[in-house]
Amino acid sequence: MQNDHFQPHDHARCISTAVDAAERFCAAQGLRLTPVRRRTLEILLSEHRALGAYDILAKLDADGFGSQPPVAYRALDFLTANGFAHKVEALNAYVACTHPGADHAPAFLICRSCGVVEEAEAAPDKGPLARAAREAGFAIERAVVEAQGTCPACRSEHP
Amino acid sequence: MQNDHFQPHDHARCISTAVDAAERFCAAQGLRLTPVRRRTLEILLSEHRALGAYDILAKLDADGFGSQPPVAYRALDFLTANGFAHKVEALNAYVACTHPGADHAPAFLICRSCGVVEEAEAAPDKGPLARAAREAGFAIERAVVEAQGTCPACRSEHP
DNA sequence: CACTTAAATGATATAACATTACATATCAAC
DNA sequence: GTTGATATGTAATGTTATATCATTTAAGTG
Repeated sequence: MQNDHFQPHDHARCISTAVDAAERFCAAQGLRLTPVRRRTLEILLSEHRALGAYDILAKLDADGFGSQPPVAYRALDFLTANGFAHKVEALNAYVACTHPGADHAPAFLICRSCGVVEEAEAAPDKGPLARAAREAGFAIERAVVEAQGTCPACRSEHP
Repeated sequence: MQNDHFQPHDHARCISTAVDAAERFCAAQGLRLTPVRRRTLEILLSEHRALGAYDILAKLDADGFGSQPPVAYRALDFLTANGFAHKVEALNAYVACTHPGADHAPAFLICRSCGVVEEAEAAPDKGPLARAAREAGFAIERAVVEAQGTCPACRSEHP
């Protein structure tokens, strides 16, 4: 794992790194990181927890952007399509990607206690699922891999 | 994999096997497989595809059971709590379990083309995710593992 | 610069998924 | 048969997500 956001860390650096990476990627690809999109990314980056689309919408509204659902969903679509954020299916919520840019297969460790979502690499060609898929002749295009449990910080608090 | 529901198979046997297993398990555990619950299981078993709660509700209503959402959600809660069915998070929909009874960690292969959902074993202690969790000191309690792609039958039809 | 076109945003409405709360009915145990 | 626990019926509401159409903004072209 590149990082461990269950532990205290320099979070300002998480934000600036991710925003910088998104900016560079968009510049290189001719994508437009517009104000709503950029702000949505910053909102997601403000915590390592998954936020619901309507939580994000409320913040965007407070910041003077539109107040209707498509405002948030469009920004999230852009961010997820380009790998700057991911949807956590088990929570119907969204997290910023902390190593964006490249096309990658995310897996998540979701702490039930503090809500922190840590991103790991899914390695879609390895593991038991990949083996089952090969046996069945099934071609995997996308994998949702989300583990729920408790992080070390929460377990040491409530032992 | 115990089975391969992407291919033609004796589906009546799938149904009777699963219903029988549920009946035996409930008898052994003192659980009540009431008419709504049993019918909900049969509805789920009627296809190897994931059904939305409201699809199920419509069928229950047509069969003379209640017509309000809690009717379906309560039956689904019972079935999922006891391992007779699972929720597919990526689809917000439900599938019958084809090898119910024991507490197990399901993984799914979901065909985007025909909608068939095949259940495999997630093997939560193996694979890259388990390794990442161990490194981070994260204790996995539940894992959502859902691969989306195309099944062999669909690929041979649309090559 | 003016025009064109594509992309993005604003706004309304509605669809799809899920839960709370409370009343009634059923079942098993005593 | 009364009691208590479990299950069901029903109304209302909450939460998540999309379709549609009008308007605005940005980028490219003559």
